[in-house]
Amino acid sequence: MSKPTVHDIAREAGVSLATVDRVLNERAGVREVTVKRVREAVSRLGYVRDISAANLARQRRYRFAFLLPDTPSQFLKVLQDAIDEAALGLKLDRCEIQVLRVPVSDPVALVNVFRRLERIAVDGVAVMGNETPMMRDLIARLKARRMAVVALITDQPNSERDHFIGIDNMAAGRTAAVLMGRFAGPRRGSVAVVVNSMQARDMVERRIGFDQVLSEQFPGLTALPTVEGRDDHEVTARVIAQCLDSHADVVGIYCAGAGLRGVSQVVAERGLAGRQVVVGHDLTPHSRAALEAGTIDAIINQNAGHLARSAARVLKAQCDGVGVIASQEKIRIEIVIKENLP
Amino acid sequence: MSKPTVHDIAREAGVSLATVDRVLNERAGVREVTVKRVREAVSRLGYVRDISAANLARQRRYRFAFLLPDTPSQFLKVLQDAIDEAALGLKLDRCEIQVLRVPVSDPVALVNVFRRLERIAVDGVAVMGNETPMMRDLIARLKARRMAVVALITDQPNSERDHFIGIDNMAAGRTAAVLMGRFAGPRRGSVAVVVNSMQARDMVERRIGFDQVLSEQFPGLTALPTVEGRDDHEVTARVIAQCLDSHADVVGIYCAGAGLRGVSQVVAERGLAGRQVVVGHDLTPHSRAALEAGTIDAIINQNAGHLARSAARVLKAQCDGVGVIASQEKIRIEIVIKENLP
DNA sequence: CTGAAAGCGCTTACAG
DNA sequence: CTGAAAGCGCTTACAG
Repeated sequence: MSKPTVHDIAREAGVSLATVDRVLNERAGVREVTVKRVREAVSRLGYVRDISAANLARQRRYRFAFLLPDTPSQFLKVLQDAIDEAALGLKLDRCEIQVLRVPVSDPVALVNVFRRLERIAVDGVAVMGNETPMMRDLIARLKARRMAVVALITDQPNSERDHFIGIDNMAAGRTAAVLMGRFAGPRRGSVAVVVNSMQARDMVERRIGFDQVLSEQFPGLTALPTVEGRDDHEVTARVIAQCLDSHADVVGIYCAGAGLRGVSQVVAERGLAGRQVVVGHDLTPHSRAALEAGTIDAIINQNAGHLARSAARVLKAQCDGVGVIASQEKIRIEIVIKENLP
Repeated sequence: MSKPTVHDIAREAGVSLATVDRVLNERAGVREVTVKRVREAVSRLGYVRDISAANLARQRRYRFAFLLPDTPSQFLKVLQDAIDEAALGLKLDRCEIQVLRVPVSDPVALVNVFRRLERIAVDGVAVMGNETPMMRDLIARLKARRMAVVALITDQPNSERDHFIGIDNMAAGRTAAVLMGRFAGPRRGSVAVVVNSMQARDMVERRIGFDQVLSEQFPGLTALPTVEGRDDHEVTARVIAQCLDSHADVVGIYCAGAGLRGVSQVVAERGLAGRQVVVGHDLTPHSRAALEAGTIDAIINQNAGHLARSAARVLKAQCDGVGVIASQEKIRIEIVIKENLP
């Protein structure tokens, strides 16, 4: 016999469809004995519920919001595009996704966003932003309203978020260091390290991983004190230029945050392509061009399309109360060089 | 007004549901004028059909078969597991997937497989195997029966397959060469190259890409003539050992096919870890362990889970006559080192 | 606490 | 060539 349906369960348990439905959806107001009879019928027949039929019947729509920082960055643009593209495909699965660019470090703005999400009755939220008390508070409010919440790219480990969608940044830093060390070959000297801000947990983690591997495996290389590019390619260009001016023995640059464009600009201007090893993060139109031009040697990337789809899938699974395929939701630390550019 | 349904179209066009359905599904037997009226209503209201409701109504099930070679290889095991895992998740989407391990180079076996696929009324087939006349013939038969067909991992470019799910092997070879050259640092010498068989197109392509980059970018390194490991780690170990014995200046080994386990075994036995640069393909339990042990330096991988899910999604899209998200179906050339192991 | 009936958006025989 | 009615597998008011 083929897949059992609610009708089969009803017959087998000697109850009506409505009662089967109540038990399946764990609604109150059913006698213990009845619940048990239905449960037994379910397991005896090996019933599994057809979620798309259920969604059709209840006209279920999933409304998700993605909260991204309103800072200008090419990667955020890439990510936003990826979310929009994923949203198109997910429409068929009754998911409506909207992206909100918000000033994530402004408490007032965050409260307004929360009000808005509440008003439009969102089912799930993916939040990206630094770990701050405001953010933790926002997540707590969302969870209090029973929304599904995932942290995107930057984890919010001490919050009530249901999942984290992103990479292990320590491992990413370690990976960057191996590429730096091996690509540098026999050269000895120092390595410049630029991040957005040492306030951000991911930057700190990348730096720690990077330092670990450099000191363990490449004793000929010394990482210089971190300089901060403040998410801005002009600032990044300036601090990196200063760094190169004050250290004659720099053989490589690790750009752990945004602003990679500033780095490649300095490298190009000074004719350092192929002489400095440059390792950065995040594939964007700029970093792709820089890889092709040879001003950057390798990019550590997290696939924007994968991030977007994974966040949506996990939010949906959370809403449905079902599990996910762990391996599919694991965001990979991609290594991209000119030759394997997608 | 919210999403229009078939009812809205029927009312707007002044016809019945059945007629709307006929037009939407392009069935014959509707007057040209009627077709036009319905089409106009569709575009006027911006109707898009709810595929899951349609599938529910027609009790549509998708039956897919994956044909994998019956040769023993760890990567095939990994792939088979990935397919089984994907199948579990796709059950919810009414997809039933079965994997058939077949002697793909045996014409008689292939004909039998075809008969079987025909008998169980499969909707789509993913085939993996060398490009042979038999294979091309099999694909032609499948297409003649209106099945969707994708080539998996190894393309069948001169066949009628609908899509190719796999990587650009030339680019993969180029990527391997960059890793080889950069990891070798200042060392000069020769590089051993082992493949399954030079009859296989992917092996030839990888070798070409590898040679291109080596001669363009790393003049200090010379690739030795290809040796064949015949998909067997013992044979691979033997031919690599011979290669090392007869060439004193080998600084690296590129294993473009299966049998990487044989390479890492020789490297381990001879205490060459860290002295020879070893680059191979495909992440398996063995190659993972070898990366961790340091007997292999880098793996070029194609994600098995991604291959499996992508093949299924593309087959389904083909059956439904809809498009796919190109970026999601592009199989990436992954670079895996110890530090970014998933 | 439980059930009969209608409905979600689409498709399918069957009749005409 | 076209339509009325029943049905896919589930859920939801409404009655009792």
